[in-house]
This record gives sequence, structure tokens and C-alpha cells, in this order.
Amino acid sequence: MIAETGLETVTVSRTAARAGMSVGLVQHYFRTKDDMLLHAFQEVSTEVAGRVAEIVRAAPAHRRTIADVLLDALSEYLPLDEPRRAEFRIVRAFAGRALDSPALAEVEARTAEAAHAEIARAVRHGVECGEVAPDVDADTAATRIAAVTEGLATRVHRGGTGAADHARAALRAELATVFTGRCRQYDR
Amino acid sequence: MIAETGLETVTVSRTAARAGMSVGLVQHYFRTKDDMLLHAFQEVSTEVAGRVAEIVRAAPAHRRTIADVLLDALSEYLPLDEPRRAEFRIVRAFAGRALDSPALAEVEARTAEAAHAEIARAVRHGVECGEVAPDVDADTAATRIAAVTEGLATRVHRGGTGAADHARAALRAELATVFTGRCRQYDR
DNA sequence: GTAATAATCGTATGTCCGTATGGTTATCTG
DNA sequence: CAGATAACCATACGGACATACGATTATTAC
Repeated sequence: MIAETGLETVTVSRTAARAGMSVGLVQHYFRTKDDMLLHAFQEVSTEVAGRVAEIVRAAPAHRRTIADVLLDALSEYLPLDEPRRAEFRIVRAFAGRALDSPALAEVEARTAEAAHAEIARAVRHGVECGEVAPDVDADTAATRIAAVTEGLATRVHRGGTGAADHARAALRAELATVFTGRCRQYDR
Repeated sequence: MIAETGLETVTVSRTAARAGMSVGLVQHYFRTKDDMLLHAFQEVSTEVAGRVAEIVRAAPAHRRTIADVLLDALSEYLPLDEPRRAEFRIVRAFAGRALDSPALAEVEARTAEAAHAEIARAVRHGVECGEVAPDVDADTAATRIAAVTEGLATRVHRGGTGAADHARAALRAELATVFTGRCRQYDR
């Protein structure tokens, strides 16, 4: 419902109706509406984070470059198809509300930090195996990569001609400024 | 009020009270609440865009590198001090609502496009004067730079130790992947 | 100076929504 | 089977809010 018509239109009674249950039952599971929404946000966040982690974990089997694996993983954040677009809309709607809700902000911060850590680990691995220049600060590079991904997500969602391809190209270019492509991730 | 306590808490009557006028008078100037909010969003957007354009326009007088000018201009989007933090909160709150409001989305798109165009122009100028590699696609580079700025803004707002300095460093690093720093902007 | 327009106010109306409440039925446990 | 817990429902309450409305005062224009 959030993805379809936005957070504003989500009410307890509408949610109950959509779930085919009564308002009372929703209250049985969630003390307040805010609890319910917080739960929804957590669900979506861990869902996305889980998919990203899955891609990174499956990387060694495919023997691809770090940049390629990262490109696929980060693409999970881009609204390139309908389910991801729905997720994007949910996450962004909550991001707007998180500005004034510590509980939501914490979920947001946690997932952002997890993503950052994952990227930074990849960069550090690149440094170790010699495909990333040793003077590159892994933390700064990770921040840049995470930031550009977030910004690109906005752009892809906004649409416009070729926004999706353009974003992939931009992300690839960004990764190319850090990774030379000489070695593979978690592949020793 | 949006910056202080969020869009959710903004009501017509509270707005009227804050402005020291009656509800009726607010209605006299804005047919609906949505009209009022749209107007606010436009105001803030043009305010920020104006400051950015001002910085770029004043650049020749200071004879600095393109990257340095861009760094200052893009820093306008980062919530580095209180007024900018307020603006950030306003823009992001509206961004959340723009997901389901074509009118708000259009304002957002217009300002984003303006920023992108300004950056792309700077990159093209860099190519012309030979400090940007000729194989760099100005559009892709501009997209990257704009995207990283947006993402960094989120990070700075989230705070954490040294987020501000870290963001400036990341932005500088990003710009350094495009500009070598050999020539100055609009300085011929 | 008068007519029209703009500025201004206070209140009423109708709706929507979150939550509280009190109850009933099902399921599990010992 | 008995008792407790969980699942489940319908409705009522109270508050908040956007907008409509009617009226009054100030300002402008001819």
C-alpha cells in the first residue's frame, strides 16, 4: 500500500481491509500504528539488505571482478524493475518521515551503515590484492560509492529517457575510478 | 515549521498562527493547503538553486579551479550548518511526499535538472580547456557528481563523528576523478 | 465619494482517523 | 476436559483537520 499510494494514505482500517482482517486484529498485533509502520520499514530494510548480502556472498562461485559484483549488488538499490521500484518508494517514503522519527531514523541509519561496511570491505579487499591504489582511503571510497548509489536511485526513479542505462553507466564509471579490475572478490 | 517538526505537523491553522494571521486569510492567499505547501517547496528550491548559481557566477572573480568552485557550489546542498540543515530537512520532507504528488515531483525534477545542467556545463568546460580527459562523458560525469552530492547530504544529516569533514573529503575525491585542476572556470 | 476589490477574521461543517473497549471464538496446554 | 492464552470482531469515542461560509474592514480606482 505504501508503494502504491504512499504513506499518507495508509490507515489502520485500510491496512486491515487489505489484509482481510478487522481493525481489532491489527491492534492485537501492533499496539499502535507507528509500531506497525516501524515493523514494515524494518521488514523492507532487512529484505533489501539480505538480497545484497546474498549477491556478495555468492560472488566467489561466479569468479567475477570486485567491481562487477559490486555493480550487481548496488543495483539492488536502484528502482530498475517493478519490485525494486516499489521498495524504493517505500524506503524513500519512510526516509521522509524518519526526519522526525528517531525510531525510523535508527532503522535507516543501521541499514545505511551495513551497506557502507560491505562496500568498504570490498574496497579493502581490492587494496590487499593490489587492484586499488594503496593511497585510496577505503572509507572515503565507500562513502562515495554508497552516496552515488543513493543519488542514482533517485534519478532512476524520476525516470526520463534512458535513465536506467545511464545510471548503470554512471555507477560503472564510479566503480572504475576505484577498481582496476585485476582481481576477483573473495577468490584466493 | 517544516524544518522544525516536519511536514506532518504542519496544519493550516498552525501555519496561520505562526504567521500571526487567521485561517481565513491563509485561505485567501492559498486556495488549498496543497497549494500552500507547493508554494513553500518552490520557494525553498529556487532559494537554494539561486545561491548555487550565484557561487558559480562569482567564480571568475576569484580565479579558482573548476573543482574548487564546484566544491563550494555543491556544498550548498549539504546540511553543514543550521540554515542549510533546515533547508535539507524541508527538501527531503517534500521529496518523500513528491513520490505521490505530481506537482511536487515536478518541482523536484526541475531543480534537479538545473543542478545537473550546471555541473555538466562545468565538466564540458573542463574538457575544452584540457583538464578533463576527452573520453569522459560530461553527462555521465555530471550524473555521478550530482548523485554523490545527494547521497552525501543524507550522510551529513545523519551526522556521526566527522561526517561533515568526511563528506567534504569524499566530494573532493569525487571531483578529483574528473578534474585535474589545471585550469580555471570561465576564466579565459 | 462611491463602488469595487482586497484583506481580514471567526466559526461551522463534515470527515477521517487512531485508539479504547468489550466481547466472542478458536487453539493450545497440562 | 478445563482453563488459559491467542485470535478475532464491531463499534464507540474523541480529537484533529481541511475547507466552506458569511461577515467586516481597509484599500484602491474612477
